[in-house]
Amino acid sequence: MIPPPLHSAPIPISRDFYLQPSVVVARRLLGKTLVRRFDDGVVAKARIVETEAYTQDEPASHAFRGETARNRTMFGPPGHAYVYFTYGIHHCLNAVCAPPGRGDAVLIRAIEPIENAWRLLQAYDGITESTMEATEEAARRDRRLGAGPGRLAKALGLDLHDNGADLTSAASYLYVATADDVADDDVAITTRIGITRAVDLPWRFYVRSSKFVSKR
DNA sequence: TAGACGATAGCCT
DNA sequence: GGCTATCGTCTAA
Repeated sequence: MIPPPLHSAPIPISRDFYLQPSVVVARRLLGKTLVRRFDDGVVAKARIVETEAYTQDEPASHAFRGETARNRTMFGPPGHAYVYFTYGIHHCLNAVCAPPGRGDAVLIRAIEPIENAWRLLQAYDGITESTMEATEEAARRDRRLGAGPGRLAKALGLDLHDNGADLTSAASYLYVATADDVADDDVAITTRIGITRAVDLPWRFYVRSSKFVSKR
């Protein structure tokens, strides 16, 4: 019997996970760890605390009108990042679900920093020079780094260049790793936010106990 | 090729 | 609570 290492590396979630219906993936992504390795080699980790499911069958989804140049990633293989640009300002991160040919995805709406939050703060503020970890504790409490889809994309330093990134490989600069599941009694289910169509579907999930949820 | 608008967030009242 | 910046994408012409 080999004891587990004290500081085990994050284990990526397999591509099969993303073959489940996006509503299931949205619920099960809560609590999982988002791992981001920046160009300077710093690896930041954050806990996923809010998600929304989208499918090609309902009009709120980008995929509803079929495949286009913009949403092509949604129709590709599961377990990849679909990053899009909206309102002329914000980028949003999704995890692609379902087999190629189907346009289903999960929007990641909020994360809470776990490790190297100071580096997320640097990315958010667009600071390039090195800053020490002295700001770690403050950064870990900064809701700008994760409370909202536009904010988390900015903190992770993501833009359209990151569309298509593989979320299932430890070699990737952005991936989702295993972590403890969130108990059902700590999960809230509501309708989705910021959409004008299919507004009644209860496809938003968030961790009740998290302070980083974008909206109660 | 013009025009409308969006899976938002920050600032203002 | 309201207003709006700002631009990629889609649609219709």
